[in-house]
Amino acid sequence: MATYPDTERAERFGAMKVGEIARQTGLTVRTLHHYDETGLLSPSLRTAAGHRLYTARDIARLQQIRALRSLGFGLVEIRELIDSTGMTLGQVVEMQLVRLEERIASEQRMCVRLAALRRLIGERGEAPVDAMITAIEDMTKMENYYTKEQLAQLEARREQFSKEQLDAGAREWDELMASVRKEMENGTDPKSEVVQALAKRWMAKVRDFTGGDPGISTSLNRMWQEESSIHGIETAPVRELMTYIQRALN
Amino acid sequence: MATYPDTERAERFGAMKVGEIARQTGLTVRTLHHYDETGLLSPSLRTAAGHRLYTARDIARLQQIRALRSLGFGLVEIRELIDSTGMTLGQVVEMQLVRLEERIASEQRMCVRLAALRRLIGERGEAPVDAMITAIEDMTKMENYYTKEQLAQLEARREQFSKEQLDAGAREWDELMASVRKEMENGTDPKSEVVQALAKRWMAKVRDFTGGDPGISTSLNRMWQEESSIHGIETAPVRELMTYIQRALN
DNA sequence: CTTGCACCTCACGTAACGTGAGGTTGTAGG
DNA sequence: CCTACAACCTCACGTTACGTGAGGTGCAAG
Repeated sequence: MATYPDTERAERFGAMKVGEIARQTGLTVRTLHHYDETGLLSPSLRTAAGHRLYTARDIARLQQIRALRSLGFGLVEIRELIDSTGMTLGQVVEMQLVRLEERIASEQRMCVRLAALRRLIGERGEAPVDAMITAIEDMTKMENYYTKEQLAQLEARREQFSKEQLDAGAREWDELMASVRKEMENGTDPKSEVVQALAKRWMAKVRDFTGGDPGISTSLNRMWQEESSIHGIETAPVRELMTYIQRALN
Repeated sequence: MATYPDTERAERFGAMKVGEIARQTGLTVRTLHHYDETGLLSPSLRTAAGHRLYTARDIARLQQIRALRSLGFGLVEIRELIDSTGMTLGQVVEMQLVRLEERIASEQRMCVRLAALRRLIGERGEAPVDAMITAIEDMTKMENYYTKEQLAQLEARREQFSKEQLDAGAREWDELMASVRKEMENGTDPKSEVVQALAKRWMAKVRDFTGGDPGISTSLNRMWQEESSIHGIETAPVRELMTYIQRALN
């Protein structure tokens, strides 16, 4: 903090002013002021007018700071590391790695969802926001029930089908569920031929969707049991249908 | 914002208080207060005492907010999207994807550097911080000159060698550079047999390090030409040696 | 003497809440 | 009726790493 009366002499020492440092490092002047304010890096000299003069030693410290910043450390951590109070570099590196890997994983999940959403928008055109939102919710729910291998498998199967086929499939489900509901509400015996036929069609369509994978099938089941709505559909009434079909299969 | 005099009637509407919402969504009460403060989600009802009452419509909006948050959007963007002023979902999704991918890339570079640093610490033990810092700086510089394929290649080659071999290699370099410097300062003719032998050894060691890859070799050259220090060594004096060797090879 | 650039010191703004402080409401039990 | 105690309320400051002026000084050139 010593002031230096003779600017010329100080600069011949190799000391540099803040603007020069900024140019050379690519940092902003404000950033250097900030490091000074917080005591992370206070230039050891000042001119009589109060201008900051960074000595070679200061610049070396700044390099350390930049290096540690490029690893994602916070200013406080950096200060503790350089002044070596607190933890050792090894411990801190380990922590930072864990933190970073978690963040990256979370951001990659975001990316996957965003990409899926982009595909949806591409297929269906610019739909109203809230329709897309329920799609996002579905995706988030799915991630809770399927492993990522299962999701990849489902994705691969979906690629096999055209938009028309998918729409047709959805209409068939609507019709099938309506039929089952009618029989159930009429109190038709689950053992009757009509219901048996419906149950067979039901199971066939489930196999169709799951690709015959029993793991996916159970995940799908758990999701319908535990979520209160899927794809904007209330699950409770559908669960009734599912138990009715279950009775028919026994 | 209408207040509702009769709490009972309001709650029979299915309206819920803030704590209940927090429990069901996993958000904190403070977060809901915050959404209210900023106008992102203001509950449509209040009890006479001023307690927030969230209606089904409010809850639906909250779901949308949560869905968009899970994609990494900011609260302002979310508000504009839901109230559909500003850009369409498609445009915003595209932007967000780009932003996220950039961040992930940057964080992955951090991860690579951190992992390299961890390995260094593992090999050399808990060295003083500033020694490690120069290593970090080296890594950052290398990234500017080598493509990531080249870096992977260098990494793979290094795994082949033991710590002892690497140290021996470094000592050989020191000795070789000292010898070359001596001849150069003595003004020995580059065409003389002594210098020719040294030049051969030099090139052999370069091939050793680069694995004979000419791409890596030129990258290495560029780095030594353009950086002022590498691995804590001033490059300027070494550059003299390099031009001397170059003359010997012609 | 003025122009203009680099420097200085406040000091508020940012994003999305966390964390009390200090006071009211609602409800179950004595 | 009184008392806990949980749940609610409204300020209001703290966090991270600077960005962005505002208003004033230092210094070399014309």
